[in-house]
Amino acid sequence: MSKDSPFDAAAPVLVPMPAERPYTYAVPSGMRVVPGSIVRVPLGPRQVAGIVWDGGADAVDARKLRPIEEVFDCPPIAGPMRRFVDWVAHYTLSAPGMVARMLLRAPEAFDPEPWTEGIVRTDALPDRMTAARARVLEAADGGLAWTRTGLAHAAGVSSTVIDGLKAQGVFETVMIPPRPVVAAPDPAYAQPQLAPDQQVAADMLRAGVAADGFGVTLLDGVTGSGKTEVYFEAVAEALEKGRQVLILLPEIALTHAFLERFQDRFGAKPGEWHSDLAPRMREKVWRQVAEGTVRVVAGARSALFLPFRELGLIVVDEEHDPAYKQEDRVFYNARDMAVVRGHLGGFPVVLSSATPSVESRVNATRGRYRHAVLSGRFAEAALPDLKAVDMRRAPPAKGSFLSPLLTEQIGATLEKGEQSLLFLNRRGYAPLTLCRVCGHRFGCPVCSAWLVEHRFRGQLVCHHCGHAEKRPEACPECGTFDHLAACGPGVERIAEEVVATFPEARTIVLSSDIVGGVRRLRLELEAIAKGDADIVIGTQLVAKGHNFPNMTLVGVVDADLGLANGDPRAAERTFQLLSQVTGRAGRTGKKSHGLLQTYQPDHPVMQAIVSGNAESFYAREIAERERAGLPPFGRLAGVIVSAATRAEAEGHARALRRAAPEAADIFVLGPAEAPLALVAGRHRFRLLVQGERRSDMQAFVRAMLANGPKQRGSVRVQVDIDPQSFL
DNA sequence: AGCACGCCGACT
DNA sequence: GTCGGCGTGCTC
Repeated sequence: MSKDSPFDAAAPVLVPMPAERPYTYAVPSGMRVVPGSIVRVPLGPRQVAGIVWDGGADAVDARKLRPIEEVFDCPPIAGPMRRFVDWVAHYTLSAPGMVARMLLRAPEAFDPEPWTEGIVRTDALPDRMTAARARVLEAADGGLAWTRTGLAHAAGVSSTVIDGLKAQGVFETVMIPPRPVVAAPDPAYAQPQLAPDQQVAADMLRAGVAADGFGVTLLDGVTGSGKTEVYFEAVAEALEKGRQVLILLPEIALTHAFLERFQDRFGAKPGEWHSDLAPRMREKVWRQVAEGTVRVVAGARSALFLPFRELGLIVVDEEHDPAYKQEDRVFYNARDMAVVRGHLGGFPVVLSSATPSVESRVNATRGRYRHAVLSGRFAEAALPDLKAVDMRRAPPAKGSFLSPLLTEQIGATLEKGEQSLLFLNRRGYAPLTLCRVCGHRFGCPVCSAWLVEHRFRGQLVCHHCGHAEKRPEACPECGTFDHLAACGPGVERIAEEVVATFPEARTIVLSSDIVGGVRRLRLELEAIAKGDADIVIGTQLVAKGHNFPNMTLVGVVDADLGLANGDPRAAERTFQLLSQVTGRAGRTGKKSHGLLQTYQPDHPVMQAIVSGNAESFYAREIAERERAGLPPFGRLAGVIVSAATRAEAEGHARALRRAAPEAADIFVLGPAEAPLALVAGRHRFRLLVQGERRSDMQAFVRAMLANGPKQRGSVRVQVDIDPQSFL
């Protein structure tokens, strides 16, 4: 830069947009920026927040070069976090700018929170004492700063009394710093009583944190074995060392109970982070994490991109949960990225689950992860007595979906004044509607999935893309009236049957399309826990960590659902889901039961669930995957192909097969694996491609992108299988 | 990702 | 005659 330029230097700045590399901006003389500084820069017609990046700035045409407008008064993004952004971008084949965008999603937080004006007592005395003045002086006795209205309220006087005292110099103005969103957690607040096996695991985790280095521990133990208390000890250790902690939860909006458990242990709530957070709170949490005021965050996957300065531990609770996958924009699995974050930050990571993912199990048995197992001997008494109901031998009556045995048990439970849970992972009334006259089936005009009937709403709804239409009375194909047949059950239809059989019972349906959203859902869950329902019929959202103390029967309406969809993880997913659901019963000390309606009672998943022998299931699943070269052994890389039509997407898939030397190992999965990708009329298929190395796979996809500029943006790599192959 | 520019259908 | 659909291209 020439001597008389108004700018001293140029800096690389990562802007929140799909740029492959940082843009170069001029640094006005007198402005100081360092890597990590958050700056305001002009970008096209608008102003955006960007992050000053590492390395030198590109040489850019001086006419294009524009100046940084402002450096925000905000702690710079720390080095490990910047390397994390680069790493995630490289690994997911996303633009670094798009990863940076995830970090900058609290735009108001870059300016410091304002200090508020307060008043504090001086040595001066008022000229005359009155009753009101006396009350004020008494209330303000501690020498602490008050807000004007706050003190008036506390003393029970009008604020003019305060103004009068202030005018006489009895109070003086001071500035009060912003209040922390949560109090500081105290690692010694409530020392837990740990069972011997918990103590062993807790010591192991504590030692990992104390040793101050990267390492992953899989914390593995059945429902009720006390995993949370155990990893809280690791949290305590990290806090004692002055480090920040991140606890990832799959769906924090519904895990209110978790925050309370945390408070019981540490005397304060953790900072919360999820998409439902009010914008004002969002800013505060972001800012206070950056400043180090918030020491512990409990959050959804996006919390991984909070600007921690002194992160010293990540716990991933329910590490197997598919909610950790983000499947839009930047595709990542937060569990895997947490492991990477720990590696880059040089601190330990704890993965916790009663039903670990197969890949984490394999990493543990191979010694890449430490394995802390809770035997759960103390929880065993509470486990429900589980049985498979062979639907071939004991079929339900025609037109119904509950077997006589299950119906009988519901009745018995009802009589005892206890609660039943019927689980069916399918929203709506019926998954398919057809015309009995011409055989016409109602499909989605946008994405070709079947339309699901929602009878309460009188609609046919596509569960992939959200398309909805009114349920017609006549067949659109042959015009016949009143001959449309609902095929198969959804939760609404099960509710219909239950209400017909047990009209006196209080029945409630819980699914994600409940009117009133998350708030209503939370209220309903609390009501159920209090005993305000006899029979609960729900989709998978009832499986997630909610305790229903009077729930003594769990009936799985269709235990086979999810086993037959061609997903290599179908068995594993079903095992995990059924374990969680059946675990909802038996938290009571009372005798409790679980019934699984199945046409495949000999299936390994059913056997494992019924016998409680998870070990045999894992062993079998691992052996089978090893033989088939499936994850986590094949080092599979995934590709999502998207196109406007199904035929076009399949064409892309064929082209990929032709172009890939590993063609024999490419296989196409239906949209079931990535339902969220089926949006806006774009068909997306995930291809799993088995290559020698991930880098080969990436090179292959890059070549595909280079060959067909029309395909840019329609072919992406998603690698989410083997979280340690990259370290 | 935004946002502008730009070219073809139904309407105040 | 305009309003408005989303295809293409650009941002230091």
